[in-house]
Amino acid sequence: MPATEIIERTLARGGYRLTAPRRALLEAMQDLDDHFTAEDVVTAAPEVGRATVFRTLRLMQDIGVVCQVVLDDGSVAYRLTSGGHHHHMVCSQCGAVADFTSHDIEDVLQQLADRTGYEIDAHRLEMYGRCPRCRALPDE
Amino acid sequence: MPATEIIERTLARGGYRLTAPRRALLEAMQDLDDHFTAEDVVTAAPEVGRATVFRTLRLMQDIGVVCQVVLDDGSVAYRLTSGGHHHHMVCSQCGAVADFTSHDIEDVLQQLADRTGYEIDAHRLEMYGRCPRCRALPDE
DNA sequence: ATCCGCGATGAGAATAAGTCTCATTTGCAG
DNA sequence: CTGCAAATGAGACTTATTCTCATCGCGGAT
Repeated sequence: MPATEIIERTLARGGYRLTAPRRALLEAMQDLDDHFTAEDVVTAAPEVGRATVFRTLRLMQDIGVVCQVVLDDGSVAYRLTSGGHHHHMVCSQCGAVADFTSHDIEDVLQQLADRTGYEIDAHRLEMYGRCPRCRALPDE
Repeated sequence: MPATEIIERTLARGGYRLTAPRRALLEAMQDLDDHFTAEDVVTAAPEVGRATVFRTLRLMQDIGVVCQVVLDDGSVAYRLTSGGHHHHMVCSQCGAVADFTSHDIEDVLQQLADRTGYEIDAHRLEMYGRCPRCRALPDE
């Protein structure tokens, strides 16, 4: 599944132009780590202007192609996302980010909303810890 | 319960000095909104140096007197906190932040950890929506 | 295929946000 | 009281992000 193609289609469907810089940035992001900062993208795509990187990052968030990951120190990174609502597991050892979803969590949050009288329309959940791979590694 | 006093005691217990700037910053934070940015504190306590504000903000996070709130646009604000682990409800209309805890959530997350093989040692959950107060208000 | 309008872009300046240095001050243990 | 390591402040510095505006080029209309 050529992710780029899917994304390009999403762009087009949103009524956004499919420009060379946007294509270049998409490609750059796919070559980057599983999460990256705005600066990483600026560096990885030197032919694209600084302002355009920030503009494009925001645009891609709006159309749901890129999402934010809040790291455990409170800094925010970006990440290509295949789509819908999800949460993140961030490995505190190797730094890898994994997506996950859970009906149970959504259910509990819904109950919480009902109970407290809030009308929740979005939420954000990040978990920090060691991934199975790192746990299996010989201790430091 | 004079929060300031409690906090000062916490500071002392941690082996940190109770200096005039720290006292001033605590007071400033209490006068601020229910959440505030570093810059807000800098402005609210002009007699305290910029660097000290950032240093103190970090210190207070370390000793658990201040916590971070991730707003829905991904920016991070700070907030005085009475203590332990909790999550946030952020009203998208009035901006107010409320703390909450839920055993159910912790349970579900623990199950998730067990199931996925992750060793979770921290997490962060923020919910965004309208608070009961704002919902009761006449529609715009 | 060609044209044209407006959305998109780039360069670089401007602003915002956070960190660092280091000489000086000051809690507070003894 | 005294000594000293922790804490501070001023302000330069670095890093992050936004803004401006002249120019460009995508893609719908023809």
